[in-house]
Amino acid sequence: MSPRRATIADVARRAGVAPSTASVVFSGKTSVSDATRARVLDAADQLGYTGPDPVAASLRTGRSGIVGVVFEEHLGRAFLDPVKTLMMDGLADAVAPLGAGLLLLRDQEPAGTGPTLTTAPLDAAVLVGCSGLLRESLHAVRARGIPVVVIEGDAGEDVPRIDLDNREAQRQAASHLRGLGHERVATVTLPIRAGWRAGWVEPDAEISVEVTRDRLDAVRDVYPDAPAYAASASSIDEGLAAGRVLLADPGTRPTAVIAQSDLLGAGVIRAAEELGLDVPGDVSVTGFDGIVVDGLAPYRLTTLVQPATEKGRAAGRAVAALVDGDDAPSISLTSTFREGNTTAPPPSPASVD
Amino acid sequence: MSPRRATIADVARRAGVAPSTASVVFSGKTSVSDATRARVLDAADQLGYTGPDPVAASLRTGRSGIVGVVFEEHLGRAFLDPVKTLMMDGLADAVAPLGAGLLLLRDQEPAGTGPTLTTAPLDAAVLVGCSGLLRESLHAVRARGIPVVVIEGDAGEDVPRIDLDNREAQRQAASHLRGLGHERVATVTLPIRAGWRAGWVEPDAEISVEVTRDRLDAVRDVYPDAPAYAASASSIDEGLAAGRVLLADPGTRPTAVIAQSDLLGAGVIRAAEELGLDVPGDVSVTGFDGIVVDGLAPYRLTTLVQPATEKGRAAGRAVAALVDGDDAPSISLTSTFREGNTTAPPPSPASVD
DNA sequence: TTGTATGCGTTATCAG
DNA sequence: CTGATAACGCATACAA
Repeated sequence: MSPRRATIADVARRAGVAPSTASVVFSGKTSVSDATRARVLDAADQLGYTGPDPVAASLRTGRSGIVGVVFEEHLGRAFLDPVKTLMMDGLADAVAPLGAGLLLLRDQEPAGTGPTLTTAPLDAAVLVGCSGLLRESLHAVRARGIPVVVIEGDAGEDVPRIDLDNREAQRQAASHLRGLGHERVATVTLPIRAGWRAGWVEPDAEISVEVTRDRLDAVRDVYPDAPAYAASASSIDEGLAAGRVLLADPGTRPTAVIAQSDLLGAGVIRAAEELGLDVPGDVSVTGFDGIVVDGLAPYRLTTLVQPATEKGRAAGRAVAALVDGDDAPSISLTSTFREGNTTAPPPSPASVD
Repeated sequence: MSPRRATIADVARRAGVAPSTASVVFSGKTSVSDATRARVLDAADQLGYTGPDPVAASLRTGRSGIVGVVFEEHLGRAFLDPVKTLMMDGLADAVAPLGAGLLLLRDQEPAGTGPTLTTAPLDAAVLVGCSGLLRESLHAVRARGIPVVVIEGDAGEDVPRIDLDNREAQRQAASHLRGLGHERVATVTLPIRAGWRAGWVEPDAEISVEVTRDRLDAVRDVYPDAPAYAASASSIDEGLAAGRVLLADPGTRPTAVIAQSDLLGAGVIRAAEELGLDVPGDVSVTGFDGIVVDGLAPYRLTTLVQPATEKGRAAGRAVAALVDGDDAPSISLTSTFREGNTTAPPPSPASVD
């Protein structure tokens, strides 16, 4: 089509100024007389010049304006999780002042050709996830000397982390149930490791997902013998399946179920409904996250509200600091307990009183 | 920290070869003797050189390996929509062979500082959305001479589009209901314009969202007088609200509701349940999208299955073609009708027969 | 198979 | 406030 795209040199020539002057007009780093500014802008207009080439500018300034966000999973899966979605929102907000955008990256690119951590022009990277899979990504990034922040991940070393007080928070839910008088409590957990398929968590099971382990430990702090069933994902359908298993047998049925996510909790409620059980009359249910579960009304889950958006924002701020050469502290965010209408004292077992 | 990052020149020097040779070792564009390759790799290793600087390489090759994806809305909102999520998956797949990653961009950056369309190093852009808001983005991109593809958008001009056969598809659902004998049918639509708040769609209302208009027209093709209620978003809760309005009055209650998305349809079903109505005994419900609605089981919506992932893939392929200098055709994808268990003949009004 | 030379489009620096 | 100059780090055409 066009013979060649105009460059800032062309613009300068046409405006009768030096390239450096034209450059300054666009960057605004130095003041320019109104007259020359107008001439330059005019020339740019005539040439169809829309501004400095980002790549060339990056090469010169050393900044690309791009922050990579690395997920362990298929992108589609990641965004199915409302918490991650909110986190992305916060992240987008926080890196905007930096003038940066978010580049979506997957941890393990389908072999061969890929964009990725090693070949993308990154100013910084945010690793999102929990298991140790990120190890490799972490290494790649650090080798390149790119600042990195980890959200809820076991990064070890001196990488700034953004974390949640999972154990303390989850313990509040458990304590709340104990305060109500519950004795028989079960828990539905998030996956205990990558590739996990739903099932009971054996006492000696190895739990490689930190979030899962922390929240489970919290439940055990209060109810040492609570049976745990791990779902294969955080979704209503998975919670429903787990709920069926947990609530099916009237003999062993718990009077309360602690779910590690609101979606799982919503599923457990559905399971209870299905079995003709009243929530919270027959069985109490707690969640975790504090998201709005679409379609769950009129139930309002008793849950731990985690600052999901703030998580992203904190990560974004940390990234911004690192990019500016400052160092960023690790941060632990706290969740707050919110009582809804899905928890109540357990049904009195024998007496109708 | 480090005095200065090693460059390929440093590596070459240390390996005792020319920079171009070292370059070739990393790009693999030409064969190199095993001996020199080893020497170069070795030198790189010692120097902590992790590969060519992406930015410098981009400047030279003219490719950044980045495809921008532009949303009209807040990122969080966009990813709440399962269809968009799937689309992103397809897109990610299709641009991977190109060696490209996806950069998230918002249509209207909160004024002032921002990343954006004009300042990001882009090989191509994909515009996602329906209203005319994208006009500005479109202009910015084209001015830069960047290839662009529009998904379900009114791009006009000669921009390749990826579209859906909304009207034909939706008509199938309407015809299906007519075939079952339904006479009184209402429809719940997606928003009719940006910023719309739920409410009835007046006959003369201006509908600026193309998808909404097409699907509504299709319903009107079959049921010219069908009342239409437009939701403010595609979600179960919005569908529930709409369903309550539509189904509340037994006198005017439709025997079937055509929802413009599966989420809305799911909400209508909930509304029916709430009112003690049987689906599909008392009221039939159809959706659109063919996604898995978390928590809707045992209902399986009668719906139009749209190739959401394929939509993204097609866009990705189009982008790839454009980047390679070929031209890409506009494409219209077709949705397929799928009968679930939420539609049945209308209840016989008077007779028990 | 390897080396040489050149320019991709900018912007920081510093002198005028 | 403006202009000259020198990199930024690399990939390619071409010659050897």
